[in-house]
Amino acid sequence: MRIGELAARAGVSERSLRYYEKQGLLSSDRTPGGHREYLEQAVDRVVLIQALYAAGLHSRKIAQLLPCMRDADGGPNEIATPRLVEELTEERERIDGMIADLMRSRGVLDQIIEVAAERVELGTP
Amino acid sequence: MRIGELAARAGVSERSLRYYEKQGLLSSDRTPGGHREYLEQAVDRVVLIQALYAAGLHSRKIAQLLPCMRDADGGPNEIATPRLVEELTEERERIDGMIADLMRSRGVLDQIIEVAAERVELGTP
DNA sequence: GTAGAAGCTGACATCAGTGTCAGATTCAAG
DNA sequence: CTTGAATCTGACACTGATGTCAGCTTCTAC
Repeated sequence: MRIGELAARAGVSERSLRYYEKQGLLSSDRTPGGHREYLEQAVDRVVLIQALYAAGLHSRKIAQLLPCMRDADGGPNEIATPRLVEELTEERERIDGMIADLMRSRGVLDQIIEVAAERVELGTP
Repeated sequence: MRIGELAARAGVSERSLRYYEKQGLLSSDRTPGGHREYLEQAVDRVVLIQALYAAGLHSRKIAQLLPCMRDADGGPNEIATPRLVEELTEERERIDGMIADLMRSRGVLDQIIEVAAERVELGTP
């Protein structure tokens, strides 16, 4: 598929896809004319990249870990170095902290919404 | 307490505290000379602000919701308007999405770390 | 009162991913 | 061949919280 379709299916801008490629996160074949051509699996890859970005990982680290992933049909292309494992472990702890923060923030919103809902039920003057 | 102590206790820079104040998220008394003086409860407030920032809320929305929080010793100062409730509900959904993304990313890291750990146990050549 | 630490304001820089625009090229369908 | 949609590259802007620096003032303790 081409970049427009991939962008639509992955819910990302074309701009971002070109950026990912420049960062070495995403590869593409090219038509004779130079247009990018993507495999079906690119959709999942892009969604994953987005999730990793959302988790606060930077391009460089994502580029390092992607080849270490266990593919759907087999093992990883590369095995993470001890150094990378150390870094990823730190990231994992950071992510745990983020999740805790998010749960707390979620609780705050819940409480506010709940209080307002009670008011509505009472028919606030 | 003064800004230096609050910054240290809340784990934030003084720069950020002044920024929060300018955004209307944090208030302070002033000494006759103009130095900021904070109440004990400011520490919790700053930690909360950080959590809300981490959840992707922007200053304006945080400023709107803070007065609607149920205080430790009583109800909220203000009740959220229907409009705000609607916005907060959207934020909550967004946060749920973030948590899902984070869990997924966490799983990816787990898997990579685990594969590498297996290798180490086997004594990779 | 004096020295040094701490605080004040204001301005400019940074980060990294993304938006956007311009101008040129390619693709696909008539 | 032609035409319009899609894609290409490259450059610049933005966002928004935070870092950092300069120059000045205030506080605290001797």
